[in-house]
Amino acid sequence: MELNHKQKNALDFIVRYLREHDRPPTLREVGKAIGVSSTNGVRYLIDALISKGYLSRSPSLSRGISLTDKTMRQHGSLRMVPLVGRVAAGSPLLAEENLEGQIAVDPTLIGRSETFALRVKGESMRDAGIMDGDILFARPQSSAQKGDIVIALLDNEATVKYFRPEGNRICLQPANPKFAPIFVEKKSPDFRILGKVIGLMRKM
Amino acid sequence: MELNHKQKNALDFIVRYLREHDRPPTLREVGKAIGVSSTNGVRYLIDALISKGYLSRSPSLSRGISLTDKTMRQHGSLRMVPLVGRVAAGSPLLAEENLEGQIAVDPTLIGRSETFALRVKGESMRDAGIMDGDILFARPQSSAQKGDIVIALLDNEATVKYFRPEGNRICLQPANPKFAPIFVEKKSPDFRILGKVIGLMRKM
DNA sequence: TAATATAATGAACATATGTTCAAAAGTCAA
DNA sequence: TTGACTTTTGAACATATGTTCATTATATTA
Repeated sequence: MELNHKQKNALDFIVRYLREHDRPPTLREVGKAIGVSSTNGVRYLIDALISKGYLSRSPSLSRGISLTDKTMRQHGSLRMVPLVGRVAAGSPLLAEENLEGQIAVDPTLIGRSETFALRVKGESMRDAGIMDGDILFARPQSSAQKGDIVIALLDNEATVKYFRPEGNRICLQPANPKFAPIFVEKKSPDFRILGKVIGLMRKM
Repeated sequence: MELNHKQKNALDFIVRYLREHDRPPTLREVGKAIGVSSTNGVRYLIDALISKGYLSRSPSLSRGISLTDKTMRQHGSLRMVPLVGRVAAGSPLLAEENLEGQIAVDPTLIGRSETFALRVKGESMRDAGIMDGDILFARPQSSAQKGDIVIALLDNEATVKYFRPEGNRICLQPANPKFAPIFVEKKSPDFRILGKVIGLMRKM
């Protein structure tokens, strides 16, 4: 009942393909992945996996392979009970400007406070581990402490920077030597702090 | 941008079919389910759903329909992901002794695929925007593609690195010039790939 | 009403994909 | 080595499935 190397390989590929595509592979795709040139070779292999209880098949159906309970258990189907509850509605201000949808987040990430999310554009905070395309979570507030990473509205553009007050002006400092700091008057009407960054999420 | 009754019907069916079969339906199956007799009628309908951002398609591919993030968000709920702590030697990755807790995650971030989470230790992937203390989400798999960021078990220690196979050894490459790459024999018993990194979360 | 856009049909087509078969190649025990 | 068994190949085949097109029906609007 043991699987040999090639069978294990094939099963691995099928499981992985399913996860990545939400769709089973074809015989030819399996063959290509594990180095078997004829569809019949693959068929043979898969028949073995079926008879050993790792797979099942709907005959004549395209992409008809499916995983058995046994396989799902071994590869640990961890789909758990969904947690019901709403998390962190965006602030109305940003909801209007930048509405991309709602994102659910674990409360351990952002606590109980009101929160909004923003997608990062550009590389200016790279050295703080904030990359282009990342999603930031921020707590809305109109002031900040020295050293906070803030989301600021500057000339109708949201920007993410370190917050460094200096006398009666403010230095918005990037975390990337290729970018220059921005200085604004504290009382400038074109400048406003929207919130303080408290978390980050990235899809890779 | 609203969906009419028939479109909503079709979308519902596709989501349901996917959930029940782990495989997208064919055009003919959709047509039969919603009462459209020609495949082209279904195609028309699905094109509408695609242009409205609910579905996507891999052209010419059998069962090539897939759900967009938007649709997953609407139809999916929060998912719980196990947080893996220290991985004990020999024990399966997701054995209870290895688990530190559960994290709720938006399906947008990790899709429907099986996922585990791991807390990052150290600075070795700094230049990839992966910082000390970050939580990584990974898809469990025992092999990987060149260039993937993987979580690997090396001498009973979980480590995060770029995966670069070179002949019969593997280079585990940090994203930080201060760290040296690690080389391991492909068949080394002390080495094992645990999964591929697909997302990241940071609390600040 | 006419005109225009939207939906759906039916049939033909192209190709993606599973199935089958005979033969070759490899494996393993007697 | 022989012989039985397993595994793979290659090619032909059948069918499942996406694509295209001309046409008709249905709604919407000027």
